[in-house]
Amino acid sequence: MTTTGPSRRQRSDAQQNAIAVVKAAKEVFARGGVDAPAKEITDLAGVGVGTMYRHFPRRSDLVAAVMANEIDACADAAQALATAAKPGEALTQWAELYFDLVATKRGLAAALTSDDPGLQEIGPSVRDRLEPALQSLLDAARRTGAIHSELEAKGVITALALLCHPVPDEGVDFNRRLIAVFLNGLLVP
Amino acid sequence: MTTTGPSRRQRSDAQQNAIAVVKAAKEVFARGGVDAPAKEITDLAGVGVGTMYRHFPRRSDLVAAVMANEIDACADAAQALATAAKPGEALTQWAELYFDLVATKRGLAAALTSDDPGLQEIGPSVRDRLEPALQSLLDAARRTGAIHSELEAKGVITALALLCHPVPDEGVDFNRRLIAVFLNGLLVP
DNA sequence: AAATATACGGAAAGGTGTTCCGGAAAACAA
DNA sequence: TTGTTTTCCGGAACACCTTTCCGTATATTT
Repeated sequence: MTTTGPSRRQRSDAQQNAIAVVKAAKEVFARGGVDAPAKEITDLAGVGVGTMYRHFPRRSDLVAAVMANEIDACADAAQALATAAKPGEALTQWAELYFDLVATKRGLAAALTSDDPGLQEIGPSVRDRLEPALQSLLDAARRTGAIHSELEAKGVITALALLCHPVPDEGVDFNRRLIAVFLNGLLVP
Repeated sequence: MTTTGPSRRQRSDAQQNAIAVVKAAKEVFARGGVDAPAKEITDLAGVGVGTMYRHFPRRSDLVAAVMANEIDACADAAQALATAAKPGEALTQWAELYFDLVATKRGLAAALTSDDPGLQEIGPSVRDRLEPALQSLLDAARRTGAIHSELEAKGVITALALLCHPVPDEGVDFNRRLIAVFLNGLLVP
């Protein structure tokens, strides 16, 4: 049996490479979706495929890394909105933020709702971060009677992610309208 | 240049094989989604892969063949509902039919909204069949003031298809609730 | 400078979708 | 029935990706 081996701090080139891969992935994902060939990412990052898989064994790890910053910002925004605006409006505004996060990046909506084994992790991990924030918005809205439905945060966040899927021959405004109808159904007029 | 060659009627074994492939695909799609390996379908059908690709060059051709009957039935049902029920209810009832068609078949919702080149055809082809029927329901509902939104048939049918996507760890009732909220937003209370 | 853990690159292995073609079989003609 | 023509079949071959693996290179530590 081995105890935790002689630990040494991570090599600096490894750190640089990880950053380069995330940056390249961000660009490639935006263009070609999260199913883009690995080689496209590694070529752009200037590393070998092995390097990518060492840092991000599953595709979901890479997707999560790409989104981490924006997810955090979105969660924080929810907290801010919870106290700043009227509950009903806060919800609408937050939905718009979430929409900007998901719908404007080709393939990201698909990643969030995929049942592909390599991506299954990411939906839940994103929700773990965002659900509590959204739930507090929902609770506040429900207390003031602004909410009609029984739906919990998971339902809302799932519906939004689904309605963000790119639709052939349509721009993001199409999705925006779908979401508007959904929110309309959620909030009491 | 060649004129249309000496035409002869299709061989009977070819017809049988095509039918066998569709039948097998129906079963495999229901289990494993529309991205199931081709070999799984051909093995079940008892034919070689070449046979399948000859009859159905793109995956979407096969999916369309599998669904053709049910799509027709769903479109006809819309026509019937248009005259039978109150416009608002007719819409809700038709949505339930569409839901049964799409949500209960794993992966079919994904096929309808995929941007995979091999599947792009099927969303439109289904919509071409279903949109006119739904549009007449929408128009009727709008005439009686039961409809709130500006959304056209394409928007409604797209939203329904999206909200039918299987959600990990949740059953179809989860999707049903999402759709209920959407319809609630579509119809004036 | 030497020693050692860490990380790299890309070749190899494994899998799946799609094409292709020699041979088999059905349809037709006589 | 027998021969000829056309269609169609099966699965090997090809192409493209993902993922693993390991000999080599390099950063870090002593």
